[in-house]
Amino acid sequence: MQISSRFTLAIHIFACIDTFGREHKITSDFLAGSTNVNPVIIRNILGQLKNAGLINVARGTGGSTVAKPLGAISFLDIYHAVECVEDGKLFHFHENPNADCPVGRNIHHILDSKLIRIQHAMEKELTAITLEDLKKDTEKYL
Amino acid sequence: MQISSRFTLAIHIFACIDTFGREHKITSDFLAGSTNVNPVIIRNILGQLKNAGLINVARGTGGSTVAKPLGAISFLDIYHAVECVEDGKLFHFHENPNADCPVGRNIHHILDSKLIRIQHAMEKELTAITLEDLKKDTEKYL
DNA sequence: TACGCTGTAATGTCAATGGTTACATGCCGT
DNA sequence: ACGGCATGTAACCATTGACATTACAGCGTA
Repeated sequence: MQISSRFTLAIHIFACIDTFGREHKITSDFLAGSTNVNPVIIRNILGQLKNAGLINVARGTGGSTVAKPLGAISFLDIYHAVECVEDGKLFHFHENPNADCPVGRNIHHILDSKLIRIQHAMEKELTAITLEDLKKDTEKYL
Repeated sequence: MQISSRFTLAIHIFACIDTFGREHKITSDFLAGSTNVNPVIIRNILGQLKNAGLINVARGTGGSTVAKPLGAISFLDIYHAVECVEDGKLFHFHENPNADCPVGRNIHHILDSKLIRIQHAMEKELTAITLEDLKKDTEKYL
């Protein structure tokens, strides 16, 4: 399975806020236009980003703004805000390995630390990239 | 979304082959017993591992064996064998960003290299762990 | 108060996972 | 060469998550 497009959508949203936020009001319809995704999907993602404290969304008047300095928001923050996996675990384990089998009884002891190592490697790289980096590259291509 | 349990199942399978292969014949039913997963699911995974050249499966007589030295099989090999994602991409991108929008038109230029960087970090760690490591830790817990 | 936008519920479609039954095919021992 | 055991698949089902879509209540400002 792949990581859901909500993650790339969220980043797209930040790129839009940063690029157009000064001229346009960033509404869910505006973002739906840029991403070519349904406005309700956008609103749900905006809600997740808001709950994570990454953006402010104005009720009534409308429009979204970034809640922190760009350098203080990493891709991992966005990933966690948007990817709702139980326990934040990247790997899905088969549920009931047989406790009567020596391997089944110990498979978690054997594997868990290795899986966490892999997940950490990915999260470390997610942490290393911030919206500040995104902004620089966005300006480069515009 | 999480990475499917086929990955942890595949590793469980290798642990069983390695641990019991000398005494028992490793059939799909045997593995179904240890993993507590349906035999047909196991057979499908065995088929994927076989197609990747990682194991041999004996038709008729039954039983599975490892096809290479343990040190020559990495977690990444298993991951690729078992996780059938198009292009092997970890991140799912929203399909049709609006080409009329400066951000929508360039979002791939901006993001793709970053996403690949993250994926590579994970794959590097997957490569670093081999079945030889698995064997050592399995013996430690048995 | 009217308008524009957000928040959210309800519903639908689609794809992937995992389970289950069934059966043809292939190998071996007797 | 036949019977038995195991694999390889097909077919079908239930469940889940993603994403789309419609609808509408709630909020804030002009």
